[in-house]
Amino acid sequence: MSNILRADMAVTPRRRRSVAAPDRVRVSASELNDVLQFMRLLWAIVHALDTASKRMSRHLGVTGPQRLVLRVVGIFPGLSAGQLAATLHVHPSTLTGVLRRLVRQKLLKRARHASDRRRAVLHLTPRGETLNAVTRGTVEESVARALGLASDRDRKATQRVLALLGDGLGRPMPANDRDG
Amino acid sequence: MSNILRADMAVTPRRRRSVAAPDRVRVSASELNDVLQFMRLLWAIVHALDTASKRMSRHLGVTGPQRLVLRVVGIFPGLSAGQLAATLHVHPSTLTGVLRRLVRQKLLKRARHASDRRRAVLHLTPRGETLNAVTRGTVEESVARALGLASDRDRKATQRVLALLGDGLGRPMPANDRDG
DNA sequence: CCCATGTCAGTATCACTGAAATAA
DNA sequence: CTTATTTCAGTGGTACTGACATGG
Repeated sequence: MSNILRADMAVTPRRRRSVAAPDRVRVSASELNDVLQFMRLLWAIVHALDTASKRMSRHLGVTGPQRLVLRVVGIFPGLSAGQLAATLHVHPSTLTGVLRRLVRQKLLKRARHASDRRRAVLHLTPRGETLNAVTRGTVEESVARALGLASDRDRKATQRVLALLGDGLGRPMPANDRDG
Repeated sequence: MSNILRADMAVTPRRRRSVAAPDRVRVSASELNDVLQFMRLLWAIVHALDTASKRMSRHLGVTGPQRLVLRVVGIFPGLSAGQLAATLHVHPSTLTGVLRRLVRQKLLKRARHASDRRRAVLHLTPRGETLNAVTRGTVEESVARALGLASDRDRKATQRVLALLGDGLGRPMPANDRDG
């Protein structure tokens, strides 16, 4: 009953809309177009990632975005806050909070750039390095496991589509009409 | 520097991990890099969806989750709050806030179930119906546009993989024996 | 003075946990 | 009384806008 809006009813030959029985949800979602089904899939991913992030936070002490920051800084030590914000496509002020939490946990170290003292230069602390090496209980682990169930071709196809989506969602209106 | 998280570490083929017992976790180092790239894609999607949601909120007055609720209720009028929460895989208390905002905007109407008065039965208001019919400026529109650029096969593959991901992320630890 | 970098203040949504109210 | 449905209170994280301090 929790499977409203499934993606597998595209083959339903007949629109059997038995719309919302009052007591029981056993409804065919043949009304839904592909896009809406895709939307639900996407929001499901969003929600699943958020949930996994919270879970990781309880186990490891860092959330998904925080972990991603650690990983990126681990790969590019000395990155500035602005560069990191641009990399993650978030507003600098958003990063401020994330960095503050990481610094408070002594996972990340913030320093002044040598020649440009406005800049905040980021490095992992030893604790950060250690945490960075952990894979158990991370969101990555769950993702890896799930991806392991898919074929390589499907994975690659997904990467293509997700890239398209990220790109397409990134820009406002396709400049067809006026924008408000 | 636009493509961070690239094949940087992917060139380390089979690095024995000195940490913990790798036998239990089937994630090797090279796999993890693949995964990490995927992670970034996923977070990019999350962020893009969030941004698109905010944008839609400014234009239409509803966020992505709110819009999804409207769509679902539009298709299944009379759905109860609990059913909706199960459908969207969110905690009922989460839905409370979303519904409150929709009701406040007079897009959604909450009523008591006829025979079971604990239940909140949901219907769209005329305003809600009207808004529901709008497609312009919605997240769906952007998604539809992006999906239009992909092949049908890629779309289907993506649906499969996303379903796997949502499922895999949904459950905690994959029943690996837990060691404290 | 002007521009760049980053933080701070304020606001909003979402999501959870745990407790409570109401009804079956 | 026990269970089910939903809301409420509290907490935390993310993300924005706009203002501001600091530095180039």
